[in-house]
Formats: sequence, C-alpha cells, structure tokens
Amino acid sequence: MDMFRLMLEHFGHQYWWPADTAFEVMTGAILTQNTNWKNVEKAIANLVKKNLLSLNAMYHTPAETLAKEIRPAGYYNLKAIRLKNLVNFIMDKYNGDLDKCLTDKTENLRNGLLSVKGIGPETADSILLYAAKRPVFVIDAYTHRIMSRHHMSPEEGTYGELQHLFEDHLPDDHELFNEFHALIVQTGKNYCKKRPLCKGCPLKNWADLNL
DNA sequence: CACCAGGCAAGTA
DNA sequence: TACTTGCATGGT
Repeated sequence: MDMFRLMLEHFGHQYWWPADTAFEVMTGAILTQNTNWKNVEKAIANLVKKNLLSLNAMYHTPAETLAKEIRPAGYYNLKAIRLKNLVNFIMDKYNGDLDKCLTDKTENLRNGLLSVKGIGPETADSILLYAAKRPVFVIDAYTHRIMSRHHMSPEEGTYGELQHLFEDHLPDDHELFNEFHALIVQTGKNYCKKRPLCKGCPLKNWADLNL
C-alpha cells in the first residue's frame, strides 16, 4: 500500500486549506510560521472582527495596528511586518489586483513571493498550492522528519530534493498535493514525534513510499 | 518546569 | 556551506 492511501485511510480527508478566501490563505500562511494553527485562528478572528482581513484594509493599516490583532499567533511584530511586505508586493507588482497575482505564471509568482522578506520556500509554496491551486508540493518540518525516519528519502535531504522526490513521482495534480501535504501534517502531529517508529503510525517502512 | 507549534532571516566561522 | 540565534504566544 502506498503512503498516500495509508494516511488517507487512517485519518480521512483533511479539507485544507481552512479559509474562506485566497487572501485569508496567504495571511494564514504567514501567521502559521512555526506556530500552532489554533493560535492562528484566534489571530484571524481578531482581524475579521476589525475588518482587516483584506488586501486593501491591510494595505492601509499600520503594522503596529496589525501586530496588536495578531498577537495570539506569536512573533506578532515580525509577522505584522511580513504581512505588510506581502500586501506591498501585491500592490507594487500586480497593481493591487489579487486575481492577476494568483493567475501569474507559477515560476514568476514563486520567485516574486520568495523575494518578499519573510516569505521562504514553505510559505511561498503553501500560497502557490492552497491559494493559487498550483501543483507545487509543500515541504515542512513534518515531511523532513517522516521521510527521514521511515527511510523514504536520503538522510536529511534539502527542501528542493524532497520537493522533487514527490513532484517527480506523483501525477501533476494540485488536489492530490493538497490532500497529501495535509495528511503528512496530520501524521506528523500524531506520530513520529520522538521515535523513528511509533505505535499506531499508519506508515510502516520504506516500502510505503510507493509514489 | 520544559517543550513544541503547518519558518524565516541574519549573523558567525 | 553549516550551524546558531531571535522572534513570542498558548497548549500539554
């Protein structure tokens, strides 16, 4: 049995990304950096309550004001600046047209996002996959740990190496990538936390990587 | 009390 | 290139 199906049968569909709009996905992608999603939900609820969860509102709001609202998500001063950097990028490069941004060529958009201070590979790819619906595989700390401990990838592969491993062995399907990454996160949250192998983990050994 | 959570940038050697 | 550190709240 392959890795994807084992996780899917164990956890069921994850229905990511939990957001109503593409802009909310982008905001959440920054707020969830090294942060529990529960805390991000509180921060997003605060932004909604103050009518700040939109490109235009955020653009016209000082970072200090945003910081106050996103406090529960942690690193709030840093993340407020990062949110401003992102909205400024969309304003400057796409003339404030979010749809134009989201329909830009994948490579252009990825390079643009990576040029924004505060957006690294995982945040950029999360936006590409979950906001722009591109078949880009997202690699996170759970992916590194699970693949390494189950001996499914070369020891301590780089972000790009792991990404290519998945993208080269899977059909070019953004819905598959969506569910796949969400299931990896779910698996990582529940298993493989301490030991190389742990009881109840849906993944058994290297043979599970039958992509 | 320690440790972790859906990272990233900047500094050092 | 390969570490190390700062950023910060909230849950276990």
